Amino acid sequence: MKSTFLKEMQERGYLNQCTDLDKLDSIISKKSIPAYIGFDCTANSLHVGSLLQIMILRLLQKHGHKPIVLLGGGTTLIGDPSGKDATRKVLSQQEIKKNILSIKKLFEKLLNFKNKSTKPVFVDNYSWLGKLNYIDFLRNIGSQFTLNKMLTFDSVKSRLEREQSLSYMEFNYMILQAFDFYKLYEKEKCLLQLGGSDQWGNIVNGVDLIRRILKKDAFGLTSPLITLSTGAKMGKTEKGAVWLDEKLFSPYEYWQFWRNSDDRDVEKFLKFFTDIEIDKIQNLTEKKDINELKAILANETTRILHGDKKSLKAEKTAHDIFKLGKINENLPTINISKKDIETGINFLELLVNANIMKSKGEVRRAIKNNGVKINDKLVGDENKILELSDFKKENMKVSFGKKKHFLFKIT
RNA sequence: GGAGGGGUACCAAAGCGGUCAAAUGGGGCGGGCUGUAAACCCGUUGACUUCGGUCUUCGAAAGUUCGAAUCUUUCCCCCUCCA
Repeated sequence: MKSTFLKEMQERGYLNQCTDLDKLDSIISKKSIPAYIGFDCTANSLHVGSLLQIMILRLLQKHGHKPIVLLGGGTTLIGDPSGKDATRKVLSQQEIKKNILSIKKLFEKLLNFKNKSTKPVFVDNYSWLGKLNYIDFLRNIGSQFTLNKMLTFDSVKSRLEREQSLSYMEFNYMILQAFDFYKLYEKEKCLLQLGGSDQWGNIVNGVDLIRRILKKDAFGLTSPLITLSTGAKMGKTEKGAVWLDEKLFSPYEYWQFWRNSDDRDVEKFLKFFTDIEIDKIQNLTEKKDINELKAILANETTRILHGDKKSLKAEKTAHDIFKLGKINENLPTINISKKDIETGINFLELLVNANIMKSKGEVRRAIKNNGVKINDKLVGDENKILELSDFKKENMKVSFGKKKHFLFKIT
């Protein structure tokens, strides 16, 4: 492979399928191109499931290509049926607009805006999809698609086979995505669409549409679906999704998420989710202990998303807690007033009110199972009333299990 | 359109008048072992509780009964086979 971009894509394991790898290689090894990835705007943040796509955008930049970030304000109104067996709840336009704004902020942290030639372009497909004229669209674009072929796509086929309803609205999703690619080819000279392997069908349709209408070559490239060695889906924890937005998932939690990776996934994750050069990763995996590697993984991933400062802070917090057993100010903190303690606070209620646990029953159970500690001392009494002596100076560390720690502070 | 099967907790799946807050498995959570890993072992897994109990839950509603997840009626939704 001649193109440095594709070469690194391959080395890092980002390459799954390409519509015409050789031809793409010969084009992009000679010149810089714009390439796009589309993102759903169904939530106000992206989660680690989208991180691989973002890493690919970063890689594009690294090798001098221009990323186009398509935030699907139009297509999110319809809902992609790929990989889903039921229709999603339909979001209002207003919600989607809000989501786009906050997702855009994430990209501002993750992509490089300094270099003019590779500065990312943001587009919202609502700007063209919202204006479509139905009759014109059917004549110009709809005529290029045959039902015979559309029915063979997995996203459609699997729904029909399982006799699960697929609305006409959703059925049109792939045409809209194909149209997006066509539009971006025209507007931005975008030759390449990237995406996860579940997007293959949608991407191929775009490539075909461009070939038919414009008689031009465009390319599609997909990345593999990430599976954990345990077989579970990437990015789910006990608390739900691993969000990229720090309001939903703090830098410390994010750091911990990576630090707790399965041994067998660490090398793969270093290649997927850090900027460390491939040969350096090989070097590291040979020389370093697995736990050091996990710390490197956590540091790098957190640095990429939240920056140096917050990453270092998260690392220090983890070190203080796990290595020194110390209280660290960076822990999730809950304030209490001195007066309330003097009046008498029930410990169960405190944990429930602070949203640390869902119900008093849950706390009781945890206490019975030796899972709750105050300043590293087991709590034995489930009806404990908090006392000033539970605090060291004005701090009290409450631990739930070995990994979840909270700081209560007297104000 | 005809015939049959089914909807049970986070998921899968038993129960088929009282002993059912509901077997079992998976998942989750906690403990042990360890390395903040995996595997393994143990405990736990509706809410509230003065720990005596109380309340809500087995697709929805109504009914039979001292008593219903279990029986009856109506409705909604899924699946399989035939046309």
